[in-house]
Amino acid sequence: MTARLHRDFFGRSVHAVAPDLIGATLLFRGVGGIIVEAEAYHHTDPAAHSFGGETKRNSIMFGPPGFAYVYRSYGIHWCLNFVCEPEGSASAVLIRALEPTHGLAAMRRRRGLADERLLCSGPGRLCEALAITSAHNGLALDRPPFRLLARDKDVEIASGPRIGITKAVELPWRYGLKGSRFLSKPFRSEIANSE
DNA sequence: TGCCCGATTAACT
DNA sequence: GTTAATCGGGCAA
Repeated sequence: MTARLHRDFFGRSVHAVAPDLIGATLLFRGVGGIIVEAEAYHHTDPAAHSFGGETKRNSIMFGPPGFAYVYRSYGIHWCLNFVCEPEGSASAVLIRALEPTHGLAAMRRRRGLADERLLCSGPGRLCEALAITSAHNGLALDRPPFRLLARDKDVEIASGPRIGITKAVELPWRYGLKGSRFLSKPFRSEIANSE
């Protein structure tokens, strides 16, 4: 039996939570899969939305851990984060990619795509596949429509620089399932291994 | 108020 | 490799 993830899990450092989420299962209304990629954003980090203080958009980040922070990216996509650390830390983990396991037909329909590998391989893509929008900003992660299950076996985790940011680009706060074909991009170590 | 930019993606050349 | 799509935050005026 797989353990559900509760508030205690998220109340820890983003650098503990992000790697521990790799291999966990994320479902939204029964649709989703295994988390294979996540990034840590700490409030002291210039790349974090909370770095400049609380605003209407990021206010969920300043609340208690274990809730969803959803924001619009580039005016087009939605991105899903899990609020972490003790309340007020304003730190979160961005969910960047899933290996689809549940509700493949629904995901294909929403994405207009047949290629399983591209259904959830990116923060905007997985929100489209799971139909997550700003309407779900602030929802608790340990209650429906969310369902989060801890991984039940050991996994090999890769880490490296985060993607798509212009500040603090050198920090290796991206974590992923080593060798997964569902990553939004391979990790550097994997590129080296494949050559 | 106006302007620039971004934790992105897909469709181009 | 480049670029358009598209919107809210942040900052200058």
